[in-house]
Amino acid sequence: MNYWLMKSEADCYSIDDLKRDKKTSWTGVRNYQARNFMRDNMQLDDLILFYHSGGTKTEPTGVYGVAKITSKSKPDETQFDKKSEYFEPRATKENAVWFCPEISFVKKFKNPVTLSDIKFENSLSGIMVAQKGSRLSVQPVSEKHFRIIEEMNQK
DNA sequence: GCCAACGTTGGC
DNA sequence: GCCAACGTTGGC
Repeated sequence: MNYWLMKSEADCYSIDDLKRDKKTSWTGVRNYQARNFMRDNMQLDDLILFYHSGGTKTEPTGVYGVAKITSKSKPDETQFDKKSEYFEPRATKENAVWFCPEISFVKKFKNPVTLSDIKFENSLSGIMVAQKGSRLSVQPVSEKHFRIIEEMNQK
């Protein structure tokens, strides 16, 4: 069982969108490190901290809820679509380049755990998302850190 | 909107 | 394989 943090811009695809859709294929990630995590390390039922980047005054950057892996990674269909902004000319059906899991809504946090909350909490020191310049959109999270953030949303 | 940090591209 | 130039991410 692994734990993850996945970023999305709220006005692009938010936790509320996931709540409405119940599940979605996590398409469009075009970073090799993130791909390798999704393709090689994500297991069924792994839990995900759903993070909104690019926050605003009223909706600050931070963790807004929890999702889980409900299907292991498969080829990302958008790489085969010539009209998609995610089209990948090197990809063939036999040799896909990009992969994505299906994720499902678990819950929306009562109170979002903002990035500044995360940076302030000593027991979360070392967490990747709080590192300066950490742009990776799919990150591993330790079980301990996952539990701490989950508990912080109750307060 | 700004800009630092990072990843990718492509010439050599 | 190196590295400069470029494009993107994401916090502020």
